[in-house]
Amino acid sequence: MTRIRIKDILKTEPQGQQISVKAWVRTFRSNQFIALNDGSTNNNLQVVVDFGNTDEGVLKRITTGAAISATGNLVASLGKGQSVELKASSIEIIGDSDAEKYPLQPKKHSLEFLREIAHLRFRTNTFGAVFRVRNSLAFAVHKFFNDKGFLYIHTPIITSSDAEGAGEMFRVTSLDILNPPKNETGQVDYAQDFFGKSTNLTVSGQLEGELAAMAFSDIYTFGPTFRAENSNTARHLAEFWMIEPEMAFFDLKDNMNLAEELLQYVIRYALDSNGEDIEFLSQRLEEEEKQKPQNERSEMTLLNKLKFCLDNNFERLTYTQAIEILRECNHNKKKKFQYLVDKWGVDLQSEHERYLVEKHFKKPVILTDYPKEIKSFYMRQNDDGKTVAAMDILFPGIGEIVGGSQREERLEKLETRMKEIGIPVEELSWYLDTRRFGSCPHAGFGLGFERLVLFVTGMTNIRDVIPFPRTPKNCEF
RNA sequence: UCCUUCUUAGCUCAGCUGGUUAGAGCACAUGACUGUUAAUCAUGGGGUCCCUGGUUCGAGCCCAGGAGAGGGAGCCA
Repeated sequence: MTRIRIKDILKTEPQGQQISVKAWVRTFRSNQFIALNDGSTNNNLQVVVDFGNTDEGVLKRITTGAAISATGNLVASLGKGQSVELKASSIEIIGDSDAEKYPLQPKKHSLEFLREIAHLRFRTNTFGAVFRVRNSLAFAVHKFFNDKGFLYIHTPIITSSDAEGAGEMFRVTSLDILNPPKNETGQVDYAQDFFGKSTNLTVSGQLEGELAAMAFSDIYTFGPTFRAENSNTARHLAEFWMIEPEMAFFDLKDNMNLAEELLQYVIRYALDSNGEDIEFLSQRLEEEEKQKPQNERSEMTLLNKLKFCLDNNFERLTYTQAIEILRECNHNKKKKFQYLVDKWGVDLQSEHERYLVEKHFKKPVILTDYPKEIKSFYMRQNDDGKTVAAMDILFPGIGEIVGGSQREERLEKLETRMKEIGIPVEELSWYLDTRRFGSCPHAGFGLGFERLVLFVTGMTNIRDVIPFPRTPKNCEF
């Protein structure tokens, strides 16, 4: 008999039809009721043991975590917790699970503990919900861009460019690190390395993405990126997934519009297709918040927060306006910021971003037109000579979720800026070719996928929204 | 990398001013249970008190060094 997924079984009208299910045991109560889960939904299927047809030996092997197969009739449940249940005529143990050794117990576990057994945490309610939502969001990203006619471009994972400037890189080499070949000056001779030169893992696909946009007009990348920064926070990973669209003939405003539309689209998609999972996560969060003192609790539930994002436009303002607001706010005047906001040109600290998003506007904020000194070389210089056409989208509880800009398309301005900051122009000659041949205004942004998943699931540590997190001093599994 | 808190049973934690045999709840095992909802009841087993060194008659507790984790900051997505 064909296996039916539990998600589909639970939607079926129970008429005593015979069905077969294969899944894992979550709990076994009263020596009679098995809560079965196959990962297709957060809800379990209740299987009722028929004592006449089940021998004692099999009953003993129905333990938490065991894989079993059950066949029987689907009927309306006599109990209160569920609408349907499977009256099992036969139960078969597919894979035993020694309850004494199985780390997942039918009880609440801390997220920190589950992180240590990341290979098993998929089997919990919380992580089941998180990774189903993650899947929906990933699919929604592709659907959004595909529906708009964007081309999905695969940019390289290994790169020879070390001029992207987005952070420390992981070196890729096949040389013997204990005894590397040296050149005349005593340096490691990368000419003898696999690629004949020094290579690294990519920190961003943007520059390659721009090349493609200069032919296909609208493209996006969605792939892993790597940063060897020694960042120990709940918002950083050494290996994370990034979405980087790049659009020819777009200016900064078009760029912002697209980013906002994308974010709202994927949040709506997740709510529509994984409403139950998000509902579960929302309730989980509410329970957790009850442990906190009143003033630390969030004003909105996760569900309301997500709906609020869909119903309200993101607040847009320039860096200069933000500095004004911060300088004039009572918080600053009462010297409650650790870093006081005094003059134009300083980089915003995360306490300032949080104030703007969580206290002042109470909604997502798009900040634009930053001072050129604190932004990257490729951002388009504004006419004021001081700022660049950059935009950051700040989300409550997350901080920067999107960073983007209109790109500098004028060859001379770009080259001058690169020389000012000390970026080797010759090494990026291939990049500058886009400005030499048929250059045009274009724009793009990077969206940190895990930060998006954080926001939509309401989780607070980024290590809990990627299956196997890579962080400093941690590369398990 | 900096600041800060923590590390005791499988998990979550308690452990007084340094003092005898280190505790609880849950989990697990055994038994009971034919309508349970993280079932319930009874009984039972379970410890490298993170590691190394020191102080002391005596260290889970004090001191030094190290490792790991949480929270905050910087860097960023």
